[in-house]
Amino acid sequence: MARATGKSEAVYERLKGDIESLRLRPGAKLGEVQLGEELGASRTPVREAIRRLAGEGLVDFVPGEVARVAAISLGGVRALFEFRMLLEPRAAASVATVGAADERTLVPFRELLVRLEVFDESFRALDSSAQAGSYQEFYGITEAFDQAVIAACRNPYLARTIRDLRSQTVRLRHLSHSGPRRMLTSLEEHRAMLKAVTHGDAQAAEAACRHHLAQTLQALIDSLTGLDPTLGTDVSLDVAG
Amino acid sequence: MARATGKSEAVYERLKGDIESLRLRPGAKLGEVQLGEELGASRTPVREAIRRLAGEGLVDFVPGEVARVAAISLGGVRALFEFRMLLEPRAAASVATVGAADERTLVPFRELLVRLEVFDESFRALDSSAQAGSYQEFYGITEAFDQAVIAACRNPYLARTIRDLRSQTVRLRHLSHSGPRRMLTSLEEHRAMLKAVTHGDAQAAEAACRHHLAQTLQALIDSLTGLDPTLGTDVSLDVAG
DNA sequence: CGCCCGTAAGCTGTATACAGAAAAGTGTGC
DNA sequence: GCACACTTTTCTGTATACAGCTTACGGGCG
Repeated sequence: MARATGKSEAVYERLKGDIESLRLRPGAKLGEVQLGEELGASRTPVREAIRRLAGEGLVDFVPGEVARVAAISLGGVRALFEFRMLLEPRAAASVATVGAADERTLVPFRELLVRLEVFDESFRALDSSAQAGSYQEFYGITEAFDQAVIAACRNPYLARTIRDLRSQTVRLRHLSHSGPRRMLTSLEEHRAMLKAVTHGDAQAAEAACRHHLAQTLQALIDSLTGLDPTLGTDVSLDVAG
Repeated sequence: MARATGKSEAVYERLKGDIESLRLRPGAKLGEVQLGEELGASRTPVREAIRRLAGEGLVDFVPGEVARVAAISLGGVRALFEFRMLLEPRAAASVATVGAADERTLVPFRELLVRLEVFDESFRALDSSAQAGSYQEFYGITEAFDQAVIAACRNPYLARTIRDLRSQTVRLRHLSHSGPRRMLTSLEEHRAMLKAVTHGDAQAAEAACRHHLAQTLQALIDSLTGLDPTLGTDVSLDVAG
C-alpha cells in the first residue's frame, strides 16, 4: 500500500507516544493481535513497530515471547545518563565550535535563547498555581534545544544515537514531574548551555551540558527513590558533574 | 514456528556475513523476494533481517524503495571513527578501572595478552609469504579483544552501541587489507591496550585506545584513497590522536 | 493446603495472497 | 541520435492463514 501516512509508521508513532507518556505502563504486554485490533492495523505493521521500539530500548523483546513495555530501574536510569553524559556534552561542544565558524548554524539557538528569556520573565510573574500550566512551554523549549543540537550535529552517528535516547528520557520525565524549583534551575542550566553555544565557547558548552545532565539525574533519582524505593541499583562508569 | 535455529536470525546472520565480507557489494540491491529464494526463506524473515541491518547501518533503507547494501564514503568512515573514538577509549578506561577492583574481569585480557605474545613470536619467525596466512589469527585476536571490552563493559548502552558499530568496522577491514607493516604496528597498539587494561591503568588504556583508533583510521584512509580517489569528504568533529 | 502435571487457549514465527507504487524497458516524436 | 512518455514488470506494504511453542488455568496427587 505505502499510503502517504504509512501504516507502520503510524503505529510506531502511536506506540512510541503511548509508551513515552506512560499510557502504556512499564511491563505492559504488547500482543501483536491485540494492538493490531486497537490501532486498526494487521500484525505486520505492529510487528515492525515493536522491533523498532525494541531497538530504541523502549520495548523489552525476547524472540518467541510477548513483547513488553521496557521496565524502568534505577540502575538503568543511571546507565542511561552516564551514556548521555558521554555523548551530549561532546555534541554541545561540537555545535559551539561549528557555530563559531558558521554563524548560520547558531540561528535556532539564538531564537531559543530569546524564547527562554521571554518565558522566564512571564513565568516569574505568575503565582504558583498558574506556573503549573507553564510546564508545557518549558518542556517545549528543552525539547527544541535537544532537537537543535541533534540537527546541528555534524556526525550522523552521534546525532542518531542521541536522538534514539531521547524517547527514554522523555518517558522518565513523565514518570516524575519535578517541582517548579527544579524547573527554574533547569531553566538556568539551559540558559548557560545556550549562551555558551551562541558564544562559540565549546569548553563552556561542554561543561554546562555535563552539569545539566548531572543535575537532571540527581533530581530524577530523588524523585524515583521517593516514588518506589524498591527499584534496584548497580551499574558503573563514573557520573562526574 | 520459532524453531531452535530461528529462520529470521539465520537470514540476518547470513546477510550480515555477506555484507561484512563484501560478497554483497555496497549499493547492491536487496530485493525481498530474490533474497528469500536464495536463502530459502519467505519475505517475512528477510524483511525483518533487512530492518535490523538498517538499524546497524549496514543497509541503506528508504520506505517503499529497494533496500541496498550501505554505501561507503570517506566522510562516512571518518564519522564512524570519530564516533568510535568517543566511545571506545572510555570503555577501555572503564574496563581498566573495574579490573583494578575486580581481578576476575581481567582474566580474558590476560589470556589475550599471552595469545598475542605467542603470535608475535611465531609471526616474526615466518617469511613474508607465510606471514600472509597469519592474518586470520591476528584478526581473531583483535576481534576477541573488542568482544572482551564489550563483555566487560558495565554500561549496557555503551556496550551495545560499540557492538552495533563493529559490523561496519569489519566490513572496512575486508575492503582494504593493510599490509604486514600496519599489522605489526596494530599488534603493538593492541599490546599497549592489553597491558594498560591488565595493569588497571585507566588513563593509559584510554590513550592507547585513542592512538590505536587514530592509526587505524589513517591506514584506512591511505588505503581507501589509493583504491578510489573519488569517494568524497566532509564531516566534522576532531580526530585527535 | 500446596505442588505438579495435563490440557487448552493464546500468541508468535513463517508463509502466502492481494493492492498499489516504483522502476525498468520500449516505442514514439522531435 | 536523443529525450520523453507510456506500458509493463517488479517490488514493497499490508492483510491473512497455518503450525508450533508459551503460558495460563484447572484438576489431581502428595
